[in-house]
Amino acid sequence: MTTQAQDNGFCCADHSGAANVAAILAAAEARARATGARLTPVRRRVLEILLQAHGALGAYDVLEKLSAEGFGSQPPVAYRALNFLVDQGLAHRIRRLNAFTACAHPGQDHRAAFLICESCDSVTEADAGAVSAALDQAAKAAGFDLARATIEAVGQCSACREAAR
Amino acid sequence: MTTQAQDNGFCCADHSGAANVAAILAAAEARARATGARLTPVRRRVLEILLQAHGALGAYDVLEKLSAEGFGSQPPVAYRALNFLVDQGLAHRIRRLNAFTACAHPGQDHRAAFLICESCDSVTEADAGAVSAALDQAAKAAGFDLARATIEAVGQCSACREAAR
DNA sequence: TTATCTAACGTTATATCATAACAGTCAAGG
DNA sequence: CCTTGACTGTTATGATATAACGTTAGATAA
Ligand SMILES: [Zn+2]
Ligand SMILES: [Zn+2]
Ligand SMILES: [Zn+2]
Ligand SMILES: [Zn+2]
Repeated sequence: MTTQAQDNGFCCADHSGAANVAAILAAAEARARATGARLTPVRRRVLEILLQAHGALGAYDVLEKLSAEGFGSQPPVAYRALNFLVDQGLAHRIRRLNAFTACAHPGQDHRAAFLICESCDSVTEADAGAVSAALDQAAKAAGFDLARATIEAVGQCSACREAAR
Repeated sequence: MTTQAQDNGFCCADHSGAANVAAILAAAEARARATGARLTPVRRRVLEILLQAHGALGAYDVLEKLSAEGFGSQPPVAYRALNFLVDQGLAHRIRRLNAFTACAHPGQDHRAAFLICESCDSVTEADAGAVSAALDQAAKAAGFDLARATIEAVGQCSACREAAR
């Protein structure tokens, strides 16, 4: 199974478009230098792959591309790079899809929710500010000390709904 | 790895306690009869196992118990029963843990959030009414037709926080 | 410069989670 | 009785993820 979103002409997230990819990559590089994190070739390339995917990619999808380009060909190569990007806030893990997607707003401290389209597999990162606040509230009511949360919605994106009409 | 919560004396969710287990099982049975769903021995036993676990169990944890009791010993046996329970609203899948937990409020149409303790692995089902409303709002703003959502928080439960003080 | 240290890389091997496909069982309905 | 369909169990395989270890390359210090 591939988890790549189909590239069917319409774009889903803010990071679509080659120009934006370059800008985000540059910003990631600058931020890495600033924080001391090392955006190595594999890591940088994985981020680029995610940015170009317009959707979430499974670790093995990423690995396949890496392998074809002369990087390592074994799972840890992909998982390490992906986990690094997630730790750095440059990518997100989509648990429902066992997949990863580039962050649409890197650098900003943001709480994200993901809107997963069942028709086209696109994954859109939405601002979860209000959702997160409500969740904080619910956790507080339960006496739970919330560290982080996963918020994933499944349904149909606007483009697919239009197309289905 | 076992995903079973440690049974360390304190209970986490509403369904704790043998009496409550029996009550929920009875209610599940009644509801199954009413809707035509068949709560067969394996399914009933799996629900019971989840109810007694006081936490989320992986499919293979459940399978191990089933197998020891004379039920089938292969993965599909556990996955089928678990998926049935989830479909019936009698259990929930916790994606972050690759695990399942009995629903604390079966029969009610509810949107749930899960509070996962990193210290004791307990999983508490919290009412996600407000969270869900905020998420509906966010989805609507993005033109996304939301079918269902996964809301999982990770942190530390009150009991563990107390114990750590 | 050269020695030393450490983070990152790549590999092998294995663990863990999940489903496809098919045969046997059994109860309900004709 | 016989068909039908839901359920169970099996074999086999696929998909996702990490442990462990040797090697490499970049940084640091003598
Ligand atoms: Zn983001
Ligand atoms: Zn879509
Ligand atoms: Zn529930
Ligand atoms: Zn706890």
